[in-house]
Amino acid sequence: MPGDSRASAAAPGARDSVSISAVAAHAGVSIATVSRVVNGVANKASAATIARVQMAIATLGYRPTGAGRALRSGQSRLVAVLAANMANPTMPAIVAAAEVALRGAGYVMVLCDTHEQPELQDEYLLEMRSHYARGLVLLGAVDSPVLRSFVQAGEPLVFVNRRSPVDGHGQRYVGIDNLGAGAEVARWIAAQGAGAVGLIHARLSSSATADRVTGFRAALKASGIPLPAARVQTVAGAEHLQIGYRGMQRLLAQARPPKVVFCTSDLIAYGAQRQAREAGLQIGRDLVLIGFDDSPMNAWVAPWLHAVRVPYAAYGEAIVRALADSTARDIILPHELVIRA
Amino acid sequence: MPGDSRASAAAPGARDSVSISAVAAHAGVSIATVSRVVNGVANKASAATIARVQMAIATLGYRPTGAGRALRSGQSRLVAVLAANMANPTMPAIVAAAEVALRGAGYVMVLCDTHEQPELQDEYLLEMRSHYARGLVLLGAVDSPVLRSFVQAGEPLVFVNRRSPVDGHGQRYVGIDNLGAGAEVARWIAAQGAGAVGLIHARLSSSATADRVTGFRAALKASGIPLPAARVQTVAGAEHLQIGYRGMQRLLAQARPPKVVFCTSDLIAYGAQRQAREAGLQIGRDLVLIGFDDSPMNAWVAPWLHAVRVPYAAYGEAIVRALADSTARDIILPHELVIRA
DNA sequence: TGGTGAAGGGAAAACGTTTACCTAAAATTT
DNA sequence: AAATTTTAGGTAAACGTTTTCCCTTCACCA
Repeated sequence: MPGDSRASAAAPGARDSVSISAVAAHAGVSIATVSRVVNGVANKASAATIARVQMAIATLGYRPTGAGRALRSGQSRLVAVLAANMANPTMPAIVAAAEVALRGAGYVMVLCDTHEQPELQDEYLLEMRSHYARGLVLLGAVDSPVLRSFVQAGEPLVFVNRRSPVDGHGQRYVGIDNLGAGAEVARWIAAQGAGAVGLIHARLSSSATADRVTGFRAALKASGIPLPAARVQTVAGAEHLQIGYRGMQRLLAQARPPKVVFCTSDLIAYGAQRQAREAGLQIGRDLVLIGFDDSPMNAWVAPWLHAVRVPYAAYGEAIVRALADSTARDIILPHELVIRA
Repeated sequence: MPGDSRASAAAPGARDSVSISAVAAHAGVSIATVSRVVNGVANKASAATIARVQMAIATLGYRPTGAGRALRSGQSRLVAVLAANMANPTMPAIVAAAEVALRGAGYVMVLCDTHEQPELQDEYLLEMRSHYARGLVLLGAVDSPVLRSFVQAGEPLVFVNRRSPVDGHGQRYVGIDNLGAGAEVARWIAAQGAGAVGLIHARLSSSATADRVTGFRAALKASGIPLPAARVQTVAGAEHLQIGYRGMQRLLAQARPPKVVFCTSDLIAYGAQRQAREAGLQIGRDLVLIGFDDSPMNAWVAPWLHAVRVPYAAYGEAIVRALADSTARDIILPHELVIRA
C-alpha cells in the first residue's frame, strides 16, 4: 500500500487542502470513481457508491483544484475580462453585468486592467491563456502583437464595445449600433433647431468612437447643418475628462461658440461641463450637452446631461452568448437617446 | 525513445501551444535544464547551454504554463482582489492602483466582484485558492464561512478599507484612520459654527463606517454640538445612493432640518444632494454636504462636495507591502479633509 | 448451458511544470 | 598524484486532475 503518503510533510506550497485521493481513501473507492461522481458521469457508479462518495466529499470539504483540472483538461472555469480603462465608470457597469451572467453560466470571471496599453494587454492575454481561461473578453481592445496571433489562432475572443482592431474572420463582437446612435443624436439636434453645433470626440482608433463620429457627421450633413472643422475638437493622448475640458476650452475661445455639443462619451461631457461652468455658462440654458453611455451615475450627479444610453445590463447575457456559441458573430444591442428635462 | 508522442492528435483541449519539452527537444537538452534556465537557477548550466535554450525559447515563443507551474509548486503569480461593490467609484480607483503596484512586484492581478454577498465571496475565495493564488485581497469583506476558515488557516489575506469581520490574529489591514477622520470632520463643522448638524451613514457592520460614525459623534459631543437621534439617518439594505436620497428626505421632513450633513461616503452624498436639489435647495448656500472618499470624479461633477480624501493611489504599494511581509499588521495611510470653495 | 451485453469500478497514463537525487567530468586542493 | 569539491546536466517523481483501457460480475436471452 504505497498510497499512505502522510510522510511528505515538507510539500512545496502550503498544501493542506484535501485532494481527490483523500476523498477516495475516505470513501474506499478509487480516485477515478470520485472524479466520475464529481463530474456526474452516468452509468459508472451505483447509487450506493455515489452516496458514499458524496458523503466523503461533504465530510472532508473537498473541492476539485482548478489548477489540476485545467492542466489535465486544457480548460478552466476562468473567463478573463480585459478592461482598457477602469477610470471610466462605464467599465464597472459592464463588468458587473458580465460577472452576473458569467457566474450564471458556470464561469468565474476574472478582471484585468490593461490601462489601454498594448504591452499590458499582451501580458494578460498570455497569462490568462496559460491558466487555460475558457474565454477572453476584451472591453476596449487595442492593437497588439499577441492579440493578432490569438485572432489568427482562433482563440475564444469576444470584443465588447470596441471592435477588434485587427483583421481576421470569425471574430465575435458585442455592442450597439454606434453609427445609428451618432445619427440619432444629429437628428435630434436638427429637430431642436438650436444654434451652432460642436463635437468633441476621443481617439478615432477606437471603432466605437469612429462610428459615432461618422454617423453624427453624416446625419448632420443630411439635415443641412454645418459642422466646420474648428467646431470639432479632440486632444491627442489625453484621458476623456481632459479631452472634454480642453476641447470645450477651444470651442469657447472661438468667435461664435457652439450652443449644442455632442461628446462621444459621458466623461468627455463631464469635462466639457466643468470648463463651461468655470466660464460662467449654465448647462441647459446657455449650452446643451449630449454625452454617450449614460452611466448610472448621470441621474444623480449630471441631470443636465442628455446621453445615448448603452444597455450595459444586457451586455452580460450577450457576452455569455457570444462565448458559448462560436458561430455567433455580431450581437448588436438596442440603445436609446435619453433626454433629461 | 518513447517520447515522440506526436500521435496524440485529439488532445483534450486545443493544446497547440509549445511546452517545455518542445523547447528541450529543440535545444537538445533535458526539460530540467530548460526549467532551470527559465527560472534562473545559478550554477546549473553553462553559458553556451543557456544561450542555446534561450534561443530555442525565443524561436518557439515558449512561455511556461501557469497551470502547470501552479500545480507543481503550489503557487501562482495570481493575486485575487475581491471587490465588494464595483458600482462604487471608489473601487476602480483602488483597483487601478493595486494593479500597477502588483504588476510592478511581478504579480498578476485578477479582480472578482462579490456584490457584497457572502456566498459569492466564498465562491471566489475557494476558486482562487484552487488556482493557487498567491494572495487574496479583500476590498470590503463581509462575514462568511469560508473567510472564517481561511483566517484560521492563515491564508494570505489582506483586508483593505474595511477590517476583517472575523476575529483572528495576524490579520493584515490597509486603510486610513477612520476614527480620526470622522473626528476631523466634526471639528471642522464645529469651527464653522454653522447650524444644525445631520448624519447619514451606511451599514455599521462595516468597520470603516462604524469608525467614521464613532469618531464623528465623539468629537461633535466634545465640541458641545448636539446630534439628536432624529438627525442620524440610514436605510437598511439599500445601496449608498438610495441611502443618501432617502436619508436626506427624512432629514428634510423634520421641523428643523440640518444645515450641514456628514455622509459616510461620496455616493451617499450624491444621493443626498439629489434629494436636496429636488427640494429646491442649493448645496453650499442652503446646505453643506461633506462626503467621504473624494472620488477623482468629484472635482468634475461634484464641486459642491467637501470630502475626506482617501489616498487611493497609495493603496497599491501598501497592499503589495502587506502581501509580501507576513509580519506586517496594520498599514494606516494619511487622509485629508478637502474643502472646496 | 453458453453467449452476449451492460453495469460498476479499478489501474495507469497524461497534462506541464519544478526539484530532489544522481552521475560524470572538470577543477581545485592536499 | 590522489582526493576532494565544484560544475553541468540528466532521470524521474510529484503536484491533482480526467479519461482511456481494462477486468469482473450479473442479468438476460436463445
